[in-house]
Amino acid sequence: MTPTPARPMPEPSEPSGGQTNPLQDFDLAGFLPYRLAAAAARTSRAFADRYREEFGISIPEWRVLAHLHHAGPVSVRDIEARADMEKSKVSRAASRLERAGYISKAVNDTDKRLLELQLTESGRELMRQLLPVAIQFQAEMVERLGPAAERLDAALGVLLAPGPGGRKE
Amino acid sequence: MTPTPARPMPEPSEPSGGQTNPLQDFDLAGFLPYRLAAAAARTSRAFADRYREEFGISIPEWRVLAHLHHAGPVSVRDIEARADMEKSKVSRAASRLERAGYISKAVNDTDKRLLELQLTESGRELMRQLLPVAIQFQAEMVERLGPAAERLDAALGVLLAPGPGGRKE
DNA sequence: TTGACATTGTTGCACCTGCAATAAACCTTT
DNA sequence: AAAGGTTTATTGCAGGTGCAACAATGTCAA
Repeated sequence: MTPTPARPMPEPSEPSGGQTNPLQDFDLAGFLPYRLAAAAARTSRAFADRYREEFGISIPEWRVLAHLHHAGPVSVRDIEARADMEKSKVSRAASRLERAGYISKAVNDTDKRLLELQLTESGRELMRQLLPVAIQFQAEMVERLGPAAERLDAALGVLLAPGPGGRKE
Repeated sequence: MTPTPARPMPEPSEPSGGQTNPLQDFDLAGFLPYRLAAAAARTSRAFADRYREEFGISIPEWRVLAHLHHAGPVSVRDIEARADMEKSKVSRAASRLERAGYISKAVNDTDKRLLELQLTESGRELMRQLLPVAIQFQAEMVERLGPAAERLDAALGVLLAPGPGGRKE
């Protein structure tokens, strides 16, 4: 396209003869946060495409279902912590799932502020269909990544560890 | 007394005496797509927190600015492809940036369907402040990851490669 | 040239999202 | 027990999002 980039303003404050300027050369395609976000978005979309049309649930709903399947009756706050979602997001996903008949809400006896979210039989049946899809998807992903799969997982472990970037101080 | 722990649904297709059922034991915390999405969300949020308050721009806007800085005058469709965003998202981010005075829109002479988005001087000045923040953030991220940084990048390369999960067939 | 089809960017729409405000329940101190 | 503060879940609101529809422009074969 443009042969000579013109160098419009030869900043006199740069006395060095360095040929590459990291500020000039900055490229989104090599920026780790961008790459991570783009890869995650693609992956989530590809996975969601597997179940959205057939089962009519969204990603937040999937996360709530998966955690309920794993953990039994739990509160909204518990899902908030374990499924990396804002509590309002959890609350709304839970309401949609309840409306659809997949989960039930009950108040905790010993602490009436807490809810006890729980899969209904219909919800368990849904999970019997959803989990194989998820496991299959992960298997394909691991196969595609090859030996990089474990390394990716290890790196994600670092990024997900508490500390810098943790939800709340 | 049979010490068998109930085994609620003895799937007849599983003749083995395996003690763990991957469907029962499924845990979101070990699910690669979830881990990837959560790590990306944390990272993006942490990065956005660095510039949102001070500069008032969002992630889509940052991406548009970064690509314009790197590539010069380009169309919406070009950003759509290179910054992994829906064209409507690009269009709206560009409108906000134009309103804020950071970029200019012009119609391409040879193809009047195309726009030529371009940084204004104000936009270039903004990038002179933003890029060091981005470079610093990435440096901290790489330091935190240690040797896992390169491996993460390689794995992301696999996931971002065209093919399965590519935007459009 | 014309007419059919493709591409580009914007917008209407329904929905989702994060944040702050809120009500209800709980806890602690007096 | 009452007051003041904390925790939990929900909701109002302003704005963002994806998708489909659309108008404008371009392409190409007949």
